[in-house]
Amino acid sequence: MSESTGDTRSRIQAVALELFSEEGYEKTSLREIAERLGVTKAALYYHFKSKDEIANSFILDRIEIMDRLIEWAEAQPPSAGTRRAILRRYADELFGGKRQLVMRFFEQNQTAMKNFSAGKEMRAGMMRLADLLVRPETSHEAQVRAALSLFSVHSTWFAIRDPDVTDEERREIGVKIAYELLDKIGVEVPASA
Amino acid sequence: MSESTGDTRSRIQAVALELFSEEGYEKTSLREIAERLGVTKAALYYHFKSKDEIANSFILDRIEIMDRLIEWAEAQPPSAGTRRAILRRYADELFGGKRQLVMRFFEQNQTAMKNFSAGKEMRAGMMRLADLLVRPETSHEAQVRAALSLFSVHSTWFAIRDPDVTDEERREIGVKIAYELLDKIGVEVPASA
DNA sequence: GTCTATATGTAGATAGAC
DNA sequence: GTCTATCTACATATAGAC
Repeated sequence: MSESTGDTRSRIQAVALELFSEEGYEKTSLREIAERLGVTKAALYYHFKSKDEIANSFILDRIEIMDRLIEWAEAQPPSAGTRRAILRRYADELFGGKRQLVMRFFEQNQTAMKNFSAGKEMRAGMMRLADLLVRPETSHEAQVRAALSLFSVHSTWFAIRDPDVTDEERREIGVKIAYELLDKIGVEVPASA
Repeated sequence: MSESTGDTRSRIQAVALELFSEEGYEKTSLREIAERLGVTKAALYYHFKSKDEIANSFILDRIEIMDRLIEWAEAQPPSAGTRRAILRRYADELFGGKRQLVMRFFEQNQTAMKNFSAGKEMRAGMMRLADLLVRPETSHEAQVRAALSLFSVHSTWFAIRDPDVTDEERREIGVKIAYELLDKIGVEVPASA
């Protein structure tokens, strides 16, 4: 890191992330990114060797966090308490700060993710996490509840349209509802109404 | 409908829907669609005047169903029973039969939808439906629960990985969990744990 | 580290023969 | 209704000057 390049590189990432999220990865061109930054396309290629690499660069960071979380989760006993703890860490560590923008990008570009190495890894991580939230249960219902609990955290940034609600408030609401879903896993549910 | 063209048109729609869902709308080219059908690109242009129009053509059908549902929902009294009834119709009428593939396409191509007239209409419809599931409540929590209840129906096709589970079974599981979420709207929820 | 210029490919779309 | 041939535009990516 002896280059004074860190700034431009970061600015490219920031602009790319924003455009990729807004209008989709495929539809966003390098010309667009370069123009918004006030540089030429060629400049982008000095910092990243391809368009894919730009996307990968900010996903890799999230994968590292997620892998640590998975590793930790695997070492915990499968219990209601562990489920809550996993989800809490998921919400705090993957959605904390401005990094949540990466999760939104991931969420909104699911099909594009299939073509990235990093994207595939991320998808696999999400599935693994869902599995860890289900065990020791195995029912299909539990699988859906686990997936929905993760999505609960994601959903708050579009389901709550009021722009005055802060990211922290959203996270708390998402976690609360996720807990409700998780707490029904591994418990006999009485047939209702 | 005097042309014997209905068949080719339908085949184009079917193949396009499949490819759009698998690899994304932007990434799928007309060349790909034509090749898989064993025709040339020019043939596609006889049946549709643009790529957009192909996507619009199968979304329009879902919009009609959704608009009828919204219209009906607006005429009902806002109650727990109405919420369940709306969701049940959502699951049955929009996801019934092979038409659920269109909903999956919609789901997986959210960013692309922003550029379609039909896509925007569909998104607006989903939001309107979420609003109808919330009233007369207004809390942010209720908004998230409503959005999640709709997504519960969607989620069953990827959260349940066992391929032997039928579409009908998935729908029932999705609806069951959606009901649980909806039943907490408009009810005092005690602070738990 | 960023530029100009350009290579190369492929996309969506159209004209007009059959 | 489907074809061949082609247009136009823009994409990713590279070479080499500054």
